[in-house]
Amino acid sequence: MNGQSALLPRKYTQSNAAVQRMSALAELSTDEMLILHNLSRQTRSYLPREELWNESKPSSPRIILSGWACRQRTLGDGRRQIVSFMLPGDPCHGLERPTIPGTCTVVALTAVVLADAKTLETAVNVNPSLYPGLTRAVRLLSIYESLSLQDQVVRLGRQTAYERMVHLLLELHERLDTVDMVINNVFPMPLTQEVLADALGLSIVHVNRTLQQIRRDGILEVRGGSVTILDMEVMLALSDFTPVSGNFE
Amino acid sequence: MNGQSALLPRKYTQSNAAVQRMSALAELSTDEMLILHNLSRQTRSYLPREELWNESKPSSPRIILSGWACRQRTLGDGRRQIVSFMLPGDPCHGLERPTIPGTCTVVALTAVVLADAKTLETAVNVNPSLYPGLTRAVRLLSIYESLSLQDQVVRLGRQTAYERMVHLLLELHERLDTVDMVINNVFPMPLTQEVLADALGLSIVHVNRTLQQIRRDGILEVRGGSVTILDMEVMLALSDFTPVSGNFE
DNA sequence: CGGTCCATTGAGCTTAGTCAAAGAGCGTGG
DNA sequence: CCACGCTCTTTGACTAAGCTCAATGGACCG
Repeated sequence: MNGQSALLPRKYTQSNAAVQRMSALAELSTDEMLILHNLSRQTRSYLPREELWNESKPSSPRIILSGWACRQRTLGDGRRQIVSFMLPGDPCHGLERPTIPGTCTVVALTAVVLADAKTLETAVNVNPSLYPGLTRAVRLLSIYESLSLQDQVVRLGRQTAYERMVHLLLELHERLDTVDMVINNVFPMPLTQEVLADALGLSIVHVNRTLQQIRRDGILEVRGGSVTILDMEVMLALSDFTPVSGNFE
Repeated sequence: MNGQSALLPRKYTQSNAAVQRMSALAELSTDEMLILHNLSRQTRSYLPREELWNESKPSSPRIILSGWACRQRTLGDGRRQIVSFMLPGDPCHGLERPTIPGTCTVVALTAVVLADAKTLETAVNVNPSLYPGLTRAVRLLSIYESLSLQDQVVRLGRQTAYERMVHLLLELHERLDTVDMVINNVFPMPLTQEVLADALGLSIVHVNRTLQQIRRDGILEVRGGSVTILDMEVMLALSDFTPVSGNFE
């Protein structure tokens, strides 16, 4: 992505998800790359279902280095709604976007490794002009998050179960692609049908039947923890998915 | 709200919605109040249904001084989803929150007056420490917007038509209250049932029947362009609404 | 081998959507 | 002043997408 990375000492050239995500969003200097590489130095691991953050637990910002998480809210009677998914390279909380209170919690969906992003936050906030690449990347991350939330609203409000499922899978495909987790149109799918149901506003049973229908239609396969896109054209058309337009300012 | 406002020349003491909104969010100095008052000097009016902004029309940030607007997205076959409502005192686009591309447009739901918020944006971005009150207020505006979007997702994903309607009306009540547009639990309701339907992910007919049921249950009245809250307790309980906790940091 | 978690299937039901038509309110122009 | 045209609301009858309940099957693991 960036010729300058060739200048880095070898020990830093094994990139983490944050490096991949950010350097796909903006040109980064050697200094900036180093800050991201060093995220891997202060990490903590979590188990599936473990809570990564909640409103009453303020902490320094975190970035997901590996694993999947979600932001969710639970109603009084136990109904759960997943507001958004967080993938490797995504900020978990507190980066640029101010800490959001409310009744949301962030929960691990798989095993997760978080990095402390304090130094990144400081770099971007204290002297943005010193780190133009990181500043831009963080700004773009925030934009992507907003767009993804808008997509979620449209899915839930105006799409059928079938459309919602295809649309969400396309979004995951696009996001995983930016951190090189899509190979030959195959990407990992660690979400259970229950999680998909709570994200798409459907019942588990209906998620199951919808997936079967999609499979039968031959536009994708869901099997053994991974998804294979078989007919991207059809998927785009019938779900009204709008890919993010590469680079914008 | 702020003793210093007594020091302002009389011509500035007639406050606009931006002054009310912001000064409810943070203590503002005389200078800061002046910036907000002066928003009223450069305005433009729009008619209902007029487009206030879209992605291909970048412009300086705007604030709504009067009228209601919404951010919406339209699917290929014409289905529309309203993502969020924008009320007097709300930023219309481009303030703090970076300009969001994608397929969203901002549309006037009533007659609307927008103010150019360039000076405000400059004040907050160029020298935040000079305008701590405005900086904090703008940050909080952004937080509220995020919370409101989360609410929208939960409504659409996991609530019944009845709950959605009550929940949305409570949100509008709360937001209008911050700009003194609620008097004795009565507030203006310029939204048609079609608009409510597109916001709540329902059909017009079902919105109509839901409103009738709510009326019959005696928890609120919707009549002649205004809403009267009759039983706040019941509304809060059965819609799972969480009021924003006054002040937080 | 039993337990646990997840996926799958069937049957019946409910919420909400669709279609179609009729009122109600309002501004405008004859 | 009334009639019209427009937009918005209301009603009825029917339909359908998606939900609930309940049971079964499959994979993995101690």
